[in-house]
Amino acid sequence: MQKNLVIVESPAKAKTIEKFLGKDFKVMSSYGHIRDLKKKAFSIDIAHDFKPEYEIPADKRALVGQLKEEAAKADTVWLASDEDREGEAIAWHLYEVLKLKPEHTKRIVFHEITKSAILNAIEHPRSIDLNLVDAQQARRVLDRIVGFELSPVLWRKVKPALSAGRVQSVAVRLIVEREREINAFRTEAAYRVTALFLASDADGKQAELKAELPRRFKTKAEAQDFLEHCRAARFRIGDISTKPLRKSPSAPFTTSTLQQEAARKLGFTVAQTMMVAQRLYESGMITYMRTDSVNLSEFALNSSREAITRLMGEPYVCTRHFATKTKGAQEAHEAIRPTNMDSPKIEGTHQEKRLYELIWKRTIASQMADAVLEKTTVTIGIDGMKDEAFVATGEVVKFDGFLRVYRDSMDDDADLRDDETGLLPPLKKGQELACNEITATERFSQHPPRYTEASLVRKLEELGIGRPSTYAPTISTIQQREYVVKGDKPGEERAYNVLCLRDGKISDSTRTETTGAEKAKLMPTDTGLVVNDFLTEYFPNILDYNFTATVEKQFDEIAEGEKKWTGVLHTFYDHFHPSVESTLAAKSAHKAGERVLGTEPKTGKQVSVKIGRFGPVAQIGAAGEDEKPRFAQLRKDQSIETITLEEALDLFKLPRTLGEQDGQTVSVGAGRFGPYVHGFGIYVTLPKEIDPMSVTLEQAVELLKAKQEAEAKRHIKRFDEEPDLEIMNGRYGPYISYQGNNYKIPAGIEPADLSLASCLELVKLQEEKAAARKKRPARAAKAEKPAKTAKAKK
DNA sequence: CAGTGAGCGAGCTTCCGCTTGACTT
Repeated sequence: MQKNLVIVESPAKAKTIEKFLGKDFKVMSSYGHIRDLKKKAFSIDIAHDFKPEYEIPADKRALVGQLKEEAAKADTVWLASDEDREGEAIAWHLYEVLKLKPEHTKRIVFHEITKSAILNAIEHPRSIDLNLVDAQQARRVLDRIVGFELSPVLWRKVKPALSAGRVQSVAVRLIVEREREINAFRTEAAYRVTALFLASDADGKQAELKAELPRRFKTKAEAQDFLEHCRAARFRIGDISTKPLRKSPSAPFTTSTLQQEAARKLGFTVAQTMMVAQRLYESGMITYMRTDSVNLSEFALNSSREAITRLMGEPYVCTRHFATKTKGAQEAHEAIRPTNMDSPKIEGTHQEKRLYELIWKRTIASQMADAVLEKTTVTIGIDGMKDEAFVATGEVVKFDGFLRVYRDSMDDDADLRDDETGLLPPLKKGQELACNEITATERFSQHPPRYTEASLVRKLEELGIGRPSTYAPTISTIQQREYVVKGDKPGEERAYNVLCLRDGKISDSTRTETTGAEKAKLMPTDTGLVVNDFLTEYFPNILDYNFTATVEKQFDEIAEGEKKWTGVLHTFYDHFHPSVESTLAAKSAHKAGERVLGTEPKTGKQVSVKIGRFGPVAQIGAAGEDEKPRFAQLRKDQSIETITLEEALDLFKLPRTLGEQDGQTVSVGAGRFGPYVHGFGIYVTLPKEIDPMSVTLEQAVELLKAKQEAEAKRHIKRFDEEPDLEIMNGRYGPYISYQGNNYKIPAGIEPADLSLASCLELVKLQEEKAAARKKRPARAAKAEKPAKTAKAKK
């Protein structure tokens, strides 16, 4: 007979808690929500005060059955879901679905998973907060209304299977607007002046001193004039000032900051970070990884203090409490931290180790003393120029403090900085300096950076849009819908001018640099642009960056009992729904985003571009005319915003027949993967340097024959006894193909000489290796590689 | 990593937030 049943959200948490509570308590997990609006149906009865129609999803039925069974056996059921809006709703759904009795049900919450916190929670039970539950229902129902009313509008007006929502549509808007900002950006050039001086120290040794002119010159003439003046000038130390400078550590990790730092320091994608963190959480290494709180438990503070004292000494300790600044934070959990502060390192995969170390360092650093630096600023006067002076700065670390373990990484979008300065040589006021060289370099202003996954998460969090559990899924959704692609932008070559004064002569040279290259950045597709423009025009309220913040305020009022949730929804719906109706009713002549480019000279038919059933497409003629319109897909590098009439007409020149060879037709076309030639029953992608418009029959035949030959060589050997196995020749050399998988052949083995037995041996070997890598290598890693752990430190 | 290649007149598609599997890659 079970006395007590405790239900929490996460099974890992359940396991830990069960240990604290003894045998009178059984702890189970709800695995998040157990009930939701129906997946496929609207499920909201607007006419009856937005009554939601809930159902238990199929994959939760077995679990709910078990929970029911155990709840029936228990004297008391303790609903211990998280202390936030969603957690309260989970408790309420459990109460309803399990048909619990008020006198046998208690609602408890705890913020840290320690024995004392849990026992304390048991001592202070409360009842379910129905206002908070209503706030969640309002949130849920509003999101469903927005998503399920807006998406069908897009199906009608743009393209099927698209989607819109309170969070995803704003995420796309951010990326679209940034791209337009970049398109509108005009670079400006200015001359930056740096100088290299020589100062003699007490021993007569010469030391270099780098200095910069604070202002930049707008024109070359000004820069030249300045250098001309410097040619005859003498330089003297003006002011020397020394200022102390303190740096404080950042707060411990939340989901969003962990995603940002793991992207910058470890090169992880947002999804990757969450996957690795989940594994660390499940194996008990770190606390919960979906959190917006920067709070650390008393236990964590104490054990951090002990660890710092032991590893670095008392002076490095500084216990700090951090407060959450982000809008709408719900703080149901702690910050993300190691469960055991005594372990700077753990066993695990390479990725797990690296992420864990990052978390350990950030947590420890947050409890360490400020770094104390000393910044020296020296001005260097120029004879005969009152208004101009060079400035040299030097920074010396007096006490490293938290910098000993953790340095915040530079923002990827921060300008490249080369002001890395160390100690300045000893200098005296009035001291004259020899000038080695002065350089005026033409520099260009940079367009704002495109978003990375991580910087988009930061922006969304700043706007209070989305939650820790949805950042990664949102980013994947907007890419799946093809509103956004993640990709690289190659840099552009740019010439710049350098003037250099040296040995009394001014040289003038031109150099080139590659600039503006970006990696793994988010860029809008044509579909993204069209959908965004459409939504911002017809539903500006939903697409407003403040929409979420505004409705969140109302959800808070519901939670406080100041407003009824149905009232809030009425106000919203009465405004929103008519705009959906009128947008649908508006019989516009063409689809959203359609652009007419002109007419085809031959026929006089209209040429236009739009988002078609399969993406951006050019069209000649209009539907409803006698002749059916002709279509041609746009190339990857073209956009319906910028394509010209000529470029669009060019698209219709493919596919085109090149001629006949050996009685077979050879043609050139444009496919999903770029231009190709087709003949003899095979396809070959055209190499970049061959233009599909001017490719000749001879070139095409040559390519096709080469491919045929390679195809013939592809099969090296097969065995009658085992038809599934084959030795093949791929573009990376020979390999074994076996039951749909491929295995490499070690160097030095002649593939044609392999026997079936030795092939199967190779397959088995590589399968085992792969299996070992998959499992958590608790025992697999025998000898640690020593070279890898050494840190690169100055 | 191991090779792809069209269609543009009905089918169905979709939201945000909680939580992990059970499948192959």
